[in-house]
Amino acid sequence: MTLEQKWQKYWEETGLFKAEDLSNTKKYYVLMMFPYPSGSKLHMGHCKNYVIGDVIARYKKMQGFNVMHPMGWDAFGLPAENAAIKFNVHPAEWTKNNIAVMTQQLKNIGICYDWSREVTTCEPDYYRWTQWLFLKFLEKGLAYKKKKEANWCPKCMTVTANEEVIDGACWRCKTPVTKKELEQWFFKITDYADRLLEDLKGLSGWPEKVKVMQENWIGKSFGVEIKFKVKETGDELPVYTTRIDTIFGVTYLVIAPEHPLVKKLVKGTEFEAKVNEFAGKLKMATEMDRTSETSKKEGFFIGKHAVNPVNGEAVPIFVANYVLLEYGTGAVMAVPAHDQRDFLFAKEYGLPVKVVIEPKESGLDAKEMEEAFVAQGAQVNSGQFDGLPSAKGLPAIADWIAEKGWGTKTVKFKLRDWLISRQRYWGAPIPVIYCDKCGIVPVPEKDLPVKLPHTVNFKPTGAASPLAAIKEFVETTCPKCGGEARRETDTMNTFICSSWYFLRYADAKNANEAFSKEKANYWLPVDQYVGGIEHAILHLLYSRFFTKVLFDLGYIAFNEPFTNLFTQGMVLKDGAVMSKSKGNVVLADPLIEKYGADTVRGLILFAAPPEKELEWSDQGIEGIHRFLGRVQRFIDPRMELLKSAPAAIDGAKLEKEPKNLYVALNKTVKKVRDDIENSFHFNTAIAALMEFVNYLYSLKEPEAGKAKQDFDRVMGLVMKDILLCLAPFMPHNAEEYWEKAGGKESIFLQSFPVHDAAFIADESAVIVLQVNGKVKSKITVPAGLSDGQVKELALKDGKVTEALGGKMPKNIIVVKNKLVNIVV
RNA sequence: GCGGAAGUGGCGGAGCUGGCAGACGCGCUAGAUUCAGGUUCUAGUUCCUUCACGGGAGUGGGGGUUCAAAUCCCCCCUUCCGCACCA
Repeated sequence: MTLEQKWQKYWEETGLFKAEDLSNTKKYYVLMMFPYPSGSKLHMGHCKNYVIGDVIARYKKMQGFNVMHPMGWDAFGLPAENAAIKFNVHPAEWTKNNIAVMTQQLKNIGICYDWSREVTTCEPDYYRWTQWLFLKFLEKGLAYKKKKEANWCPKCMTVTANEEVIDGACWRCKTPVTKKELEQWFFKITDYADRLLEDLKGLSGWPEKVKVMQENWIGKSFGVEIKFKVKETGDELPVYTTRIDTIFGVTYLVIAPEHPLVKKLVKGTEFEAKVNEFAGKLKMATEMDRTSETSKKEGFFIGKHAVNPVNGEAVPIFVANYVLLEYGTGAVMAVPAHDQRDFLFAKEYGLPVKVVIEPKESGLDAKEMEEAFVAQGAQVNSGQFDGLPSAKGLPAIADWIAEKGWGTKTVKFKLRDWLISRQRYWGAPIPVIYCDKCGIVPVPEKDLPVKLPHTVNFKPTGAASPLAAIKEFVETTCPKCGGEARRETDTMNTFICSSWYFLRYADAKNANEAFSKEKANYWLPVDQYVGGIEHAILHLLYSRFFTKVLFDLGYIAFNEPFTNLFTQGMVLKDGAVMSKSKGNVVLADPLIEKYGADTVRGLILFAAPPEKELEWSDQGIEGIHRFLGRVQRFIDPRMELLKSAPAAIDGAKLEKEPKNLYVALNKTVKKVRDDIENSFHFNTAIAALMEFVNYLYSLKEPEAGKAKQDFDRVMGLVMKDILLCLAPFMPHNAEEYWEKAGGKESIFLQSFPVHDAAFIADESAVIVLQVNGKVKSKITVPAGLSDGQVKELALKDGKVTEALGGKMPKNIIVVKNKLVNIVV
């Protein structure tokens, strides 16, 4: 058994890292985003994530916190199904094997999880509660079913949520998504749009970047919804605008081709066929083609006009590809003079441009414009509002329109409801039943979980979930009337499973409820969450949404799940994120075998600050390995000193050399603590320890007398503190030395060292002497000398007088304990 | 286009509220140890120049503030990330 296995076994057997529920000790909940058990062997990208969390957990443990550091598996999802189809194993089997492999790997690198809280989202004892949560959402009107054109990934053969579409492609498989109209379940996340946005302000422990991304995604805008009337038919046609100050500049209207009113307006006219063809074409186009700014604006007149309520003007109505049905009212007022998109469209189709805002300094000639004027300016051609600055015109016109009853001030969000149905097998079944008599009937709570049948035929068919083909699953009785009924056959989006797992850890084995309120309120919110930036919107937004809903329902007493968020930089290899599919992974096992887990951990931590992307190279690994060797070779011959290390030392009573050593120790301890606490900059913390060890090697020990005695005592403390400082980073070696030195219990039950604040300053200071800002000399003086004294010494310095060459100083600047600059 | 972050030796990276640029590590050079390789140890290692002492330049580029700028201000360049027809 290796040294590492010995301690890994020890940690497991003694339950050292088991978190204690409802303890009086102050809790600290540190959490990594749980992984998908893909079965790939642990590579450096994974390692980095888990090691960061492990260092934090161990450090907090040594500070006496009741630390919870759990691990689990985001185990539902497509890759299991795809792999299963490919290798002809059941997804459950495949997933289970992968979990076993990954668990062992995490243990190999020495991560200190409380495995008793392990959760696996594909197990019935977990997804039972995922289904229960769905029912709660349904009860509260936060889950609803609707027929809608949804994003469809042709490769995954399922619909996806807006959040899962990145650059018009499926976030998982990168296939461009298309549209498909289906009956789908949605969660009403839009009800929480305002709170999700507002509460971002309180998340001071989150990176600004993530907050900005969520803010953009939620996309709140203030504007006016104003009703135009179709001249020929009298139909109302509301449009939404954030630039009501440009209302007098409207020269045409644009409607999304799929807009229901369009059908009515063109029915039986020469335009009907053309509109249908156009709408059909757009439906086939990918999201990317449709929404890219660079794609050409296309559209045409549909033979009807709209009347602008503010001036009674009738303007032509167009359909065009650049207007989206889903946003606002699906129709816009076009102001080519002041909106670039409208401008391009107007130029393309020869539509009039009417200026209603002019720049302050100069006029604006519609005929000469080459682009829209979108900045603020002064109102012109705007009736009674002429002459107002547009910043004042906007609210004034909005009020006027509201007063007249032509429209209302409105707030809109880009955020849409969360589409949660998936037409795939490997997910939590949506717990509802369809009855011809009673309609949609929720599965009663007592009947949960709705178990996923163990089929072997889970190939997607495209139209419906594989579950639809399983008669025994589909056919059931209505819980209300007892008549024949059918089960819902779609499964839930896996992001639902991961939107509450952090709560389950607080009470992972609870068979009666999702979690006890008491335990959840004890452990949460998570004190430190660590994960990749790729979830800035998806998982992190959904989890915040769930937390707010559960807060509203009274199940928890907090409404944000993660107090502090740390987004670690990814590990790259050859410029790309390390991943199995790209074939650029560097596996942990061979490196662990060759150098040991502590060295691999050390390298990951030392190579770069953790938030930074790390281009992998194992160049530096020798350095860490050597460092561990140097520590060992320093401690081994001095083991007796370590064994008799004092608990504390009175610095005031020390002789000179031991005192210097004591000061150096305190400085190092302070640096290590500061680096860990302020910024998780483990790289500089380790560097400080290396520097200190180098310094120890360079020391000349006093030969005899009190100085020698003092020195030995300080050295004992030095070695003890080095081990304690090293423990979170290189836990196996730290434990081993600790034991050798007579430690009766784990080093992680010791307190992390605290520096003696009275002895962090050197007794002497090296003063840099500059002449005209150039370094000329250095002198060592007792610390705390007055400016005058230092000045005097500086002027006496040989190299300084030489540089001065007899010239009189014009000005002398003294920076205490640091520098003197003589200006001539 | 908008928003954000960044740009420092051959490499990864340090530089706190302006105060010795290059901590720490890799790599490299020389020497010691060793039969040898490895290990370990010692010294050196930003660039140019000089036998050397020394001198000069230097933190993406250009300006500025200051006794003093990687750090503050202005302009520009590059890279990465996010948003992007949202009316």
